[in-house]
Amino acid sequence: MNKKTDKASTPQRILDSAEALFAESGYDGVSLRMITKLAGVELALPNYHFGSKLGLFRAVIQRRSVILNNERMEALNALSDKAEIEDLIEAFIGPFLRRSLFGGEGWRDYARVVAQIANSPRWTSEIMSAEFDPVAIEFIRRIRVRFPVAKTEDVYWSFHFLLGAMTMTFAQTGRIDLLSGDICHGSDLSEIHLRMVPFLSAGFCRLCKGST
Amino acid sequence: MNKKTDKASTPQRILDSAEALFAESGYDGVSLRMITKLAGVELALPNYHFGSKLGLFRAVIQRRSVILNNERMEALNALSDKAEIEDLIEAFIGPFLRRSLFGGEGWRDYARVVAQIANSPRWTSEIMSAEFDPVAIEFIRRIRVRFPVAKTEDVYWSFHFLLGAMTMTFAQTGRIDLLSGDICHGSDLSEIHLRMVPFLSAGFCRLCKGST
DNA sequence: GCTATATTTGAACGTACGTTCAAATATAGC
DNA sequence: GCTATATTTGAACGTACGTTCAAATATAGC
Repeated sequence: MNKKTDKASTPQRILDSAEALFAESGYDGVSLRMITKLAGVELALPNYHFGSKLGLFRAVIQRRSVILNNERMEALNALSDKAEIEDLIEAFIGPFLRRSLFGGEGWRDYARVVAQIANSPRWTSEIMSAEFDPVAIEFIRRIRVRFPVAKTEDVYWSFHFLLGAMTMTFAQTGRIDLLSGDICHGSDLSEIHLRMVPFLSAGFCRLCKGST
Repeated sequence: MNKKTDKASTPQRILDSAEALFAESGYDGVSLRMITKLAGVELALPNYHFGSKLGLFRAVIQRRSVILNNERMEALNALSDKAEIEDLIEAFIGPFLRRSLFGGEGWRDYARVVAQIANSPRWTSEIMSAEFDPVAIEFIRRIRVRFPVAKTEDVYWSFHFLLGAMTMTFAQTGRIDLLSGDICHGSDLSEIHLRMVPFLSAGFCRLCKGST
């Protein structure tokens, strides 16, 4: 299909443009006219290839969530039952963070889209739960193996706080840059990764080790 | 002006309706027609009282941010320089969390609006930084007093993770309810409060105590 | 190379959007 | 109670939206 390798296929071009624009302005802040203009294709083509604007949005999410969830599940499965909490957290957040850092603009924009829908009630069950709950459930199961005496609620709430820290990182709003006077950079995910795993591990230990 | 106490003034009614709808669908997902219909006022009135749709949005944010920031700043100022990290975090997140829990629908919806704009690059400097950075700066200053040997970057990144956990809590998407099979409830902020302060305190201690 | 199918084109569909406006009405100050 | 101002009404403005469609073109299978 891609005989001419200098140009991606129409569906790919549409997905790429939609991803970039959704990352900046959200689902309702972007029109099909903006997307097709950026992609350099006719207005009717998103509806032809994806059925509707909503279908395009779902396709943008699913294109990378499939890849991502495989990586994250493998990372979790690669760990023994005696793995430390740091390793578990690393397996859960690492693949996503690395993709955002080294995966190019597409992956970075994808993470920003996910951050926005993760905080919007509108997409919770339809997209967030549908796409990302399977890995979350496995992660929580492994946490409970690691902390057998932890109360169920403490595990879920710890996971909730982890999710928040992760989401804020993906959002890449530049607020931390502004606030710190450019001492910290939201785009420097290696700096983040270095600190996120210890920070969250300490939180999990405090809440789930059973010393409550 | 409010001679008839059974009904709020037109600007108030518009702000209330806008707040509720923005919480559900975001700025671009809500039209002035939806807002005025819910408020029971004419279409032209938001523009008369607030200049434009954007002016209305800013008014929605500022109405409660002023109240909130006073409470949070007072809570921080009430603490001595020897206050524990738990007290500092409590002062920063407590007022907001309590308003969301006991402040009625308006405050709950407000927190959901803030959660959405906190993860959108579009509103970062214009709204988030402008409204909420002063308190953040004071909080960070107090953290550095408490942890004098902490590296500057570690303090900012810890704050960033705190912000993420707080934001995800405000968002009230219901994902944790779904994921936990209704064991945890995102609307039960007393359950959250009980766990959020210890979780985040442990994170700050791990990162900022200087044992790096 | 013919033929059935997939894709692209360009234009139009009806609807909803934020904003503006003059006229009507309500309010406040004296 | 009159008068200046503030607010509300109801309609219309021009523009952009997602979607649909028939016709044109490109592609794939034989």
